[in-house]
Amino acid sequence: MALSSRARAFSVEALVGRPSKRKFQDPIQEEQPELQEKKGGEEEEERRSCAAGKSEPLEKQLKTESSTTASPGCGSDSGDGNSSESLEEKDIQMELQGSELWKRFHDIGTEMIITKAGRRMFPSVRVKVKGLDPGKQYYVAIDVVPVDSKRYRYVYHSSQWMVAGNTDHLCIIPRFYVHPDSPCSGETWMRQIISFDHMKLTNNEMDDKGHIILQSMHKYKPRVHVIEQDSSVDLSQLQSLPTEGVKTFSFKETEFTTVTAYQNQQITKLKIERNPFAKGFRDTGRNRGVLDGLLETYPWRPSFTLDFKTFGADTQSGSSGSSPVTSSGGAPSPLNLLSPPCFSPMFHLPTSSLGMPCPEAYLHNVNLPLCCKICPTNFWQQQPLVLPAPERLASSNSSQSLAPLMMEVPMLSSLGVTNSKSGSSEDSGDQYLQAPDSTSQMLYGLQAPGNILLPNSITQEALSCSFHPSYGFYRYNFTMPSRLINGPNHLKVNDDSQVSFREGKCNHVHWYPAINHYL
Amino acid sequence: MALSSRARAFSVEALVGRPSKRKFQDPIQEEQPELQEKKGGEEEEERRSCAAGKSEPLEKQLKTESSTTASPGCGSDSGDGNSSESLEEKDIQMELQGSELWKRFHDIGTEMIITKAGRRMFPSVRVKVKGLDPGKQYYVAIDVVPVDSKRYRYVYHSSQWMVAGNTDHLCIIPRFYVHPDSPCSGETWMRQIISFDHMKLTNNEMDDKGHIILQSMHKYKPRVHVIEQDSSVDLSQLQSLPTEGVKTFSFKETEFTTVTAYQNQQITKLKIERNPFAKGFRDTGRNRGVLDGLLETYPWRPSFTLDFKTFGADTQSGSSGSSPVTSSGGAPSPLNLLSPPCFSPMFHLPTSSLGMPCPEAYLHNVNLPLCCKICPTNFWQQQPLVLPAPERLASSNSSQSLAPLMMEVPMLSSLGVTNSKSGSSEDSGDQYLQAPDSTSQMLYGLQAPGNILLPNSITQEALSCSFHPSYGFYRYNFTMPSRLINGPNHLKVNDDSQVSFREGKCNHVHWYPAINHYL
DNA sequence: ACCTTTTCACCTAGGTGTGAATCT
DNA sequence: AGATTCACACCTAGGTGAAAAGGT
Repeated sequence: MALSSRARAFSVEALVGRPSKRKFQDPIQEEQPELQEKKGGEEEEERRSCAAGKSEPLEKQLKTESSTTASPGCGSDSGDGNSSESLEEKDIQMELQGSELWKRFHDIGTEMIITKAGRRMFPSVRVKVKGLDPGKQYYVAIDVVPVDSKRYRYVYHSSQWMVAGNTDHLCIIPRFYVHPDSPCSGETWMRQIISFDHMKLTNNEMDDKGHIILQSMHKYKPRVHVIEQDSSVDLSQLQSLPTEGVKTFSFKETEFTTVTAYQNQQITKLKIERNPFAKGFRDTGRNRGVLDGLLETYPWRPSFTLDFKTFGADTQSGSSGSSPVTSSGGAPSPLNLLSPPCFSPMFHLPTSSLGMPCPEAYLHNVNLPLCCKICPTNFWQQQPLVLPAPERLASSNSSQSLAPLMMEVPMLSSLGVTNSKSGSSEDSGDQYLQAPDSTSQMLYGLQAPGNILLPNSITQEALSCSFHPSYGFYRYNFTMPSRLINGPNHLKVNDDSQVSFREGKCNHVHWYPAINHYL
Repeated sequence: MALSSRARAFSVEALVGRPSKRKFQDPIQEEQPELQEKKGGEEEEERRSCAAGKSEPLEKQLKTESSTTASPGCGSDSGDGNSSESLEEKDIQMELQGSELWKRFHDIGTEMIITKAGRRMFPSVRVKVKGLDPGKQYYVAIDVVPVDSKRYRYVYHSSQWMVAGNTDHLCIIPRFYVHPDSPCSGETWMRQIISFDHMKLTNNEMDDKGHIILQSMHKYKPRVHVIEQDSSVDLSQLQSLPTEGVKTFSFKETEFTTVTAYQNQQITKLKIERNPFAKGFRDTGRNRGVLDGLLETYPWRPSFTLDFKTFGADTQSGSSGSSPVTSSGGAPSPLNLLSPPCFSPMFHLPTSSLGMPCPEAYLHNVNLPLCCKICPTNFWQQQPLVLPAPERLASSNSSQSLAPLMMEVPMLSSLGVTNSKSGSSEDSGDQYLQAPDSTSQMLYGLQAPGNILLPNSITQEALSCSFHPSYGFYRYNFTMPSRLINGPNHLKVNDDSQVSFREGKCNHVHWYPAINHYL
């Protein structure tokens, strides 16, 4: 394997001489290595029940606990009149898949390359979720939030990441990547591994492809959100517009540092070893270099013959069969995140309303403040950070570029900021945007409609960010047909019974309202 | 190029000696060659205004014509209270893209390979649509319907397709392929080429991947449907549940014969010449065979140097820049389709409710007859043709297989068949399922809700098909990010203004109802 | 005979890290 | 000097028709 010259020049001795942070006695114990040693308190929070909502407002909490009708596996009884149950929530649990691989990276110090064109994550975030209402509709989305406000640099001779100063986080619209299966029933979500393979990270602040925009040399952490979409359950009572909830999960081992080129060659080596797309750089016997044996001798890898299976085979695709649930249980919002200035949310919706200078229909949907409803077009056009250029929108061609369903709509922060109906961004919104600077898992419920995924604590500094950018919800549609539908079907009819079956008729459809790609 | 031995053995002389059905004077005239010569009456219908709805019920027709607020380009004014406009319709027009290429194939006699695993179409169906309400939400879907009830065989010595008897159409659930961008605003639909590249055809009656199931050696024709989804426009009035419409378009030149191996080597050659994935079989100078010059001398190809540009470059991706709109105007339902027994519709929805033995919520949505609402679980379980096996469903793993959003729900024919609330499939539904055997573009409107995409005329014989299978609506999610979102955004904030931005908060979301993947 | 299935070489399309070049 | 970009070789993943094999 050929490591980068830089890495080779600076990191060899450190690599060899660096004492291992941890050692595994056997694969069993390895399953939650960092939980055993590192940052006990914080890890403890992550390890215990990952049910979200335990710090939610009492009202919601009670509803969550009182829900008994929607246990996984009984998905056939969500019928009439259960819109009154739409507020119910259960203890949603999330388990990280491939956590062993994640932990291997984490122990080294995970690095994720970000490029202008967008780079996938490896490993990618894959989770399993439990405790959803099988009959309820949910969105599942992911975002990537800063772990702190520090800029880092990698010190080669010590193979360590050092703080290189405070960061000046860009006033970029943080974006969400909405899982392409969204919205989907709880039953379906729970039945499958929810994978974010196709999400891409970029350092291009001008990115127009919906990738997650990050800054290089910073530490980030992915968060997975499970968002209810109640009204779809009983569409005959849509006028009730029930308040719904969001559960957020994150996993310590998925923390990573963004880079434009790998700094730690151990990371490079592990990526090459595990990422199928980097197979071309693997040692095939012919081009083994002097450093090739380093990873094998590194202590986080047990000396088993079946190591790879333990870690999910060659790829990360294994659903961590050897991993107990506790090893990667997600903790709702356990992160300590400093709020970078202007890290405020923006809401991207599917293409549906893209190109509409003011999709007022959606403004309605999110219950925008009056100022927005009155002058919706201006509202958008005044937000260069949010509004895509019409030309660019026009160039969106799904047939050529496989454009996804995306669109954007002001949500959260825009709503909060302008919620006073004054249109001013300075004199309002604090009640939603400003939260106590605490590490508790408390979730503050917003009784007022129209507030979505209000992220963490955001101060006046954040609010002063012009245009109060909101979270960018992107919806990628990469999924392919699943194995469903259509059991055995060999019935044939004698063609003597021919019937007229002419085209040319167009029938009216009665479309019942449901939930759109509003995430 | 190496043609199949069979084709070589049987078709050479026919290929060379066959008189061209048509000759082009120049590329300009070539743009609608078959419209000039072939089947004048039927083609004429296709060429004239492809506005759908002109034969619709008066009520709907009037509404269509009275709509003036939603002209393409003004997409920002669909706001409050426009649910009353949701019934409005305009003259929707559809234009086939790449029609020149389609016509080249059509002149030869288009063949489409179908395989067990599923095969893409080449050319694929790509359309442009006009006349939509920019602010309205639409689904766009495609299905493939039989042209007749005949089985064909290819006679090599005459290079012709001959009727080989009447067909015994399988009692297979006809399926729809819903464009992955669905639902989407009319403005967005109109701005882009709507492509169905990823749709696949299969001859596997047991297909569980959502592909379009066809029978080999039969003639089919794709149809593109534009389906309104009104209630999304004004979600504050969802209780109104307005009736909505479907516009169906088809293009004569997209007719094709299904094969498991190409019969006519001219087709083979043209496919190789134009399909990028078959580039490996193109003549690179080294392996030119004796037949390689045949296509070049064939008359549908003008002897221009820029021929390929005329036909949309090497691939079919060109949006027929040289093609006038009239050349491929879609005619709503101009086909003469005999109804194969059991060719009745089934409705597949996104994965959302898959695995729910009875997604009663959706039964509600489609306003199923009482018998279904009362015993929904049995309703599904009694339909082996429709209900996917739970095991298969469970194996659906979007992270591994990139499973799409799919689910199924009884719609159209199921509704029609059981619409008498008696549960009997014999004594009802004719008013919806039986249509005059005519080639007119008449669209019959269904005042009763819950009838979607009622296909063509279906007689009692069709209704007698057990389980009254319904159309299979599949939703593939292949799309990628389009170029949108996020204008210049370089605002930075002094990091002195650090604020707490901790994770651990979970905010409540007020989800307003919208439209789901109900197609 | 005729049709279908399977395997294969050869493509497209795009995800890897490399290493040189470039930027700041 | 550190960070970023770019062209590149080398992969994965999957869409082609050819040709042989299999089925009826």
